[in-house]
Amino acid sequence: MNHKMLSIADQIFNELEHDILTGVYEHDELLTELKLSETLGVSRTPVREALSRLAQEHIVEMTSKGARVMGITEKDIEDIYAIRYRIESLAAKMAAENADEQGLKELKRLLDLQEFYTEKDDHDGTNAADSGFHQALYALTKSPTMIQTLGPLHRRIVKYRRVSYETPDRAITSLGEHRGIYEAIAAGDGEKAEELMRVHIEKARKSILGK
Amino acid sequence: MNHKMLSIADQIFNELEHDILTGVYEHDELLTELKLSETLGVSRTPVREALSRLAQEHIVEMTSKGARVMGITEKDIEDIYAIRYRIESLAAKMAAENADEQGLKELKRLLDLQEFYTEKDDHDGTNAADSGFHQALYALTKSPTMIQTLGPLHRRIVKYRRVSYETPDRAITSLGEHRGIYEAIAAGDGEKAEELMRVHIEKARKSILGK
DNA sequence: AATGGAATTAATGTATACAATTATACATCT
DNA sequence: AGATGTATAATTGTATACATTAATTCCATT
Repeated sequence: MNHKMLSIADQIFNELEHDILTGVYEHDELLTELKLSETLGVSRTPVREALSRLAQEHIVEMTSKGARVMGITEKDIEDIYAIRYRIESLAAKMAAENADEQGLKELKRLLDLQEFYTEKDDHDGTNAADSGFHQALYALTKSPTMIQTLGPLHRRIVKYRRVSYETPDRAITSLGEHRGIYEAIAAGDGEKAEELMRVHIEKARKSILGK
Repeated sequence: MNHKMLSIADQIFNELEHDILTGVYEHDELLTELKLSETLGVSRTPVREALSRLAQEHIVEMTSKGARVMGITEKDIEDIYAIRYRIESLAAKMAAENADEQGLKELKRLLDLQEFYTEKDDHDGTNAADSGFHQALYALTKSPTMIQTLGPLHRRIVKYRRVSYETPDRAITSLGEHRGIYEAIAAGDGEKAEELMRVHIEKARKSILGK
């Protein structure tokens, strides 16, 4: 087992990133180092490190009044999907070409998990499993560059994807699309995985943006 | 005049990023907070903030022995070019569609600067102007997502691009390619800018990787 | 000489203290 | 009333002190 010990700063970074991207904190909200450190029961130092790393990723913006939560506009979502359309399809192809047995098993596990939550009509569970599926696929590319590039883009829209899963139809079709992608990857068919991913991204985009 | 005051941490981040990506520090070299703070004449705090942000971008890796400088493999370069091929062409199209007068002037200025250095056979100057041209083009897209995504990818290979400019032929053809892209953008011809950028990226890739 | 393990060292991680800057409130002047 | 200046407060930025952990050294034991 590889239980890596995370520093307090790392834990706070993960927690704040999740809370901001899922909407616990809202757009333009000001997070001050002192308040956060008091709430969390730690000193300002690790809080400050977490915030400066969030600022690095443009998730917050440091100001003299506190770290301002950056919102995500509709145009941001459009741009993210335009970029993902072009490179996540490549990632699917690379995954098909480089997949190892263990990674494939993990991808399958997340697919099954998504099916489980979709049948239970659990939107949060479905959304989490969806996120896991994509991140696992990135890992299959064996490309740190791809993982670093797509990971943040995908995480940024988790809140909006969540909303789209309230359309029950979307949850079911998304599951089917994932299944097709998984099978193409498992079969080592890069071309097919690439094309199916293109279709999937375009449908997800339409489901979220409605156009 | 907009002389923005940068914090010490920001300055150190910029300096270290530049020095690592241009090869002042080499692969696997260990940077310790204490030594850096003594060398730079500041406390560990801003040094530490800079390093943790560099780790966030996978430019260094934090270990118990210091911040280890991460190297860039040939495969990393291949992956970066594969991604840029697909989205920097989109960026060129977006730049053509969203360019404003001031941004175009800046792009032209950097093009002229590249010409100046190319004629003088100044590889470092040419490389710097090349980098500036691409970053200015990203800015023209008016898309924070595009800027955030492409910026780091482009900066990562500055050292290797520098080497490719030692082939005088490459410097001249690159200049010509940039000129074509600039003119397509200035003319508002998105399709052409997109196609010319694809060609440019592919040629640059070949020039660096030799295959 | 090889091995094991305590002592030491060197590094990061965290807390606190201090400095500098910016925002706010309030009084004063016109 | 509105502008302006000044004191106060709130917040970030930096330095330093302390805690913890991992590597290294070195000595004792076999």
